[in-house]
Amino acid sequence: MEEENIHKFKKPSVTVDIVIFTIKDDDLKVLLVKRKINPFKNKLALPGGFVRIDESLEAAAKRELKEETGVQNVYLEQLFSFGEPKRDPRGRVITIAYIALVNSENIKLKAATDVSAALWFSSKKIPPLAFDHKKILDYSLKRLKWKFEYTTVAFSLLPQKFAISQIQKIYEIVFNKKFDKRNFVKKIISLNILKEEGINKNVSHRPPMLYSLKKDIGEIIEII
Amino acid sequence: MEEENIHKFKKPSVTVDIVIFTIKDDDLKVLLVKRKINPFKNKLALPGGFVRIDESLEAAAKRELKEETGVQNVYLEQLFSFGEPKRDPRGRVITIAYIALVNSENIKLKAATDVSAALWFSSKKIPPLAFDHKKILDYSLKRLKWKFEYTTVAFSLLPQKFAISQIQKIYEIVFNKKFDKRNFVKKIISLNILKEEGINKNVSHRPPMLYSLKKDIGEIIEII
DNA sequence: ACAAAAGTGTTGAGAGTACACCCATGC
DNA sequence: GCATGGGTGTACTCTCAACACTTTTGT
Repeated sequence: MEEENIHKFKKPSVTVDIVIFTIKDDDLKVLLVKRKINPFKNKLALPGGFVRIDESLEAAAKRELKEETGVQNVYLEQLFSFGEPKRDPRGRVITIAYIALVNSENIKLKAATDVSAALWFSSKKIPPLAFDHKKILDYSLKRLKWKFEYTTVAFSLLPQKFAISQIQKIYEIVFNKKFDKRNFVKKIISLNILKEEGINKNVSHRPPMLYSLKKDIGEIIEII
Repeated sequence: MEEENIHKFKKPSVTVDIVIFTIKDDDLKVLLVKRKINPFKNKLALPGGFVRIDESLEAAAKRELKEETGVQNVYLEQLFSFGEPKRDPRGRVITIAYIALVNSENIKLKAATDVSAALWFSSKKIPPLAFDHKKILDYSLKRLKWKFEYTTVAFSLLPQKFAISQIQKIYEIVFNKKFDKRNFVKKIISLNILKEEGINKNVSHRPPMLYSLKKDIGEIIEII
């Protein structure tokens, strides 16, 4: 039987790049790596790498994420695919960008094989980046804000048990504005997505009620 | 200077697949093609094809769209990239899926070189599809509904000048429920996204006011 | 005059927003 | 007892949802 030959077309290279967000020092930060090799040697870039021929896109993203941060089982979402023919000077490289949200307490940054260092940068002061990574980062910030407004992804930046004030702080950082405490609590509680987990005693003020996120939350809820 | 060799990794093939939506016979329809060659010979599939080595992803999607429908300048949006290693029996093929919205009045379907026929199918009764195209289609329907709720993309299914009842009908078809005419009009008008274009005279009942969509609409607005 | 779709307002319920004080704990 | 964040209620506004009749045209 006749069969189409998939090898008659020249093939592009395919990479994944990951925008890894965390909250650290009351700021939304992004992980960037300094490239050790050309092109863009010594320039900053998003962590990423080539997709192996036998691994899925998500598996590639998870592998890179683990190589860079040591973490597994964090929030990971495909962002967008970027494929302008000239985006990489080495040749045709299509990249599938991902967003990851990690709790910075769990992270041990370690340099991967093709980078000399990985460091957190404030999302408000992004230095010049290699390739089209500025465009990817800009888009990821838009998507992140959108996701924060309409879903519960923000909770993946927190430990499993948390106080409501911790969530509020994250929203204030990401949206760069203050929310009224009474209204915020009212809204979050009314969504019925939290489970009480008892009272945290290790604080030098009135101890807050801790909550965890219920398991069976639907995908899209209006948070803000 | 040392330079990373992008060719040391085996390269996957990369395709684009397009979910082309239209409204026709008071129904949301999707364009499917019957495959002429293996694998999945004679099975239905989404229109698509290989990305050329020197064209962008969007250019590839536009090219395929034009090959299948003859239309250009329609709403086109990247949906998601699918890259499970075994999704194509011929080898490793990553596909970037797109959504297109076309006004069916403008369409002349024509069979492209690798398909024997392209036909509209009701989005409610999708036959078995080749590859993982069912998954792609399911996801595209989710995205479509979301986009209809929060953006003005639905207007790209209409001619440039339209009556409000035409928009309402589209929303009723896509969400499969009736909306109250008074509330619908009130909502759309209050969004301040329409421009009056005079009255349509060629109808055998009270002629409706025609509108066009204002040019400078922001991206996300709550419609429903 | 009849058929067909266009156009149009009011009311009640619920959600969002603005706003300030007392409480529990560690030191 | 003081510093620190935790916890809580009310009133107003605005948006959403429910609901039916008259108007304009072609035939």
